[in-house]
Amino acid sequence: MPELPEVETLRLGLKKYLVGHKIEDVEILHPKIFFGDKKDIVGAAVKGIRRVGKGLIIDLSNEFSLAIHIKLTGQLIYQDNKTVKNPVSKLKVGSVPNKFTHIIFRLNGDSKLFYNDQRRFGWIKVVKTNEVMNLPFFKEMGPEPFAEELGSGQVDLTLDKFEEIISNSKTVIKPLVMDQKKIGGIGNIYANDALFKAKIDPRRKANSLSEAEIRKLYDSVLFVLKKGLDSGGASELTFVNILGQDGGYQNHTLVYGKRGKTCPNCGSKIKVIKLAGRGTFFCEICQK
DNA sequence: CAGTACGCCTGGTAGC
DNA sequence: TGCTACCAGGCGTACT
Repeated sequence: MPELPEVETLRLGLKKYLVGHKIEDVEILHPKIFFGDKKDIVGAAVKGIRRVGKGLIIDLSNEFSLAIHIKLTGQLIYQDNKTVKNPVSKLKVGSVPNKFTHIIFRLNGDSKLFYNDQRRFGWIKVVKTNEVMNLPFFKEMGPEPFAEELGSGQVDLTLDKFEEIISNSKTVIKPLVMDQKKIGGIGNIYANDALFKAKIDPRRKANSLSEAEIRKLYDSVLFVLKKGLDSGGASELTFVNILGQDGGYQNHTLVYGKRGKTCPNCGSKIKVIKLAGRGTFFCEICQK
């Protein structure tokens, strides 16, 4: 699932390829994805790209911004005269536009930005720049790993903050780590892998973790997210970068998605359960 | 307030 | 083979 590393990969790509381009037109092929009036953004140029948790904000040269969430299967793909031959590696669709293309931003110089989304859970909203952070999803975002390092402008998830969040919660640890209002950016893949690396049973109550376990979990969260960032994200589903290319983390997962496989640590069979409605992968021998 | 169930959606797959 | 039934899952909403 697109999480912090995947969305950050998109942010870097958009920053490199999209900033400076002028939006000449917007083709809305699926109106349920696009909220707002396209007239507010046509004619404006792309000024900057921000990421808030798993969300993106494209700031324009006028008073508007685009708020974007790609949810499970969204793709943002940029093409111009130089990149146009890059195929999209996922969904066997080969190129864009395709049957999953719902929004096309036509940019100056014959460049385009495509929004594809197989399951159409994602959204793109036109919002005034000075009001974009009032969207509940952004406003309620918890502190984020690497916020300071990446210069995201969000509150940084320090070890102290992490300890406070974990030790003050009676919730089950895995859903807590994935709660965007508590901690921003972590989804199912990285939550599973971080808990495995920290050797903590995902079913534990958060406030039952010792100080040492909390520290270990903190380090593990940063470790797996960093691995994800360095891999250009995880493309286990439909995620591709701005040029339509796969990331690499799906080849490095520790336990996530390893149904029927064995624990990389002890060799026993990975257990799959549901926790708060989400698929949960762990090793009952290694994670206590 | 915290926790849970459901809806959104469709490609993939298990089961017949 | 071809059909049906069910599942995955981030997040908003409704409900307990």
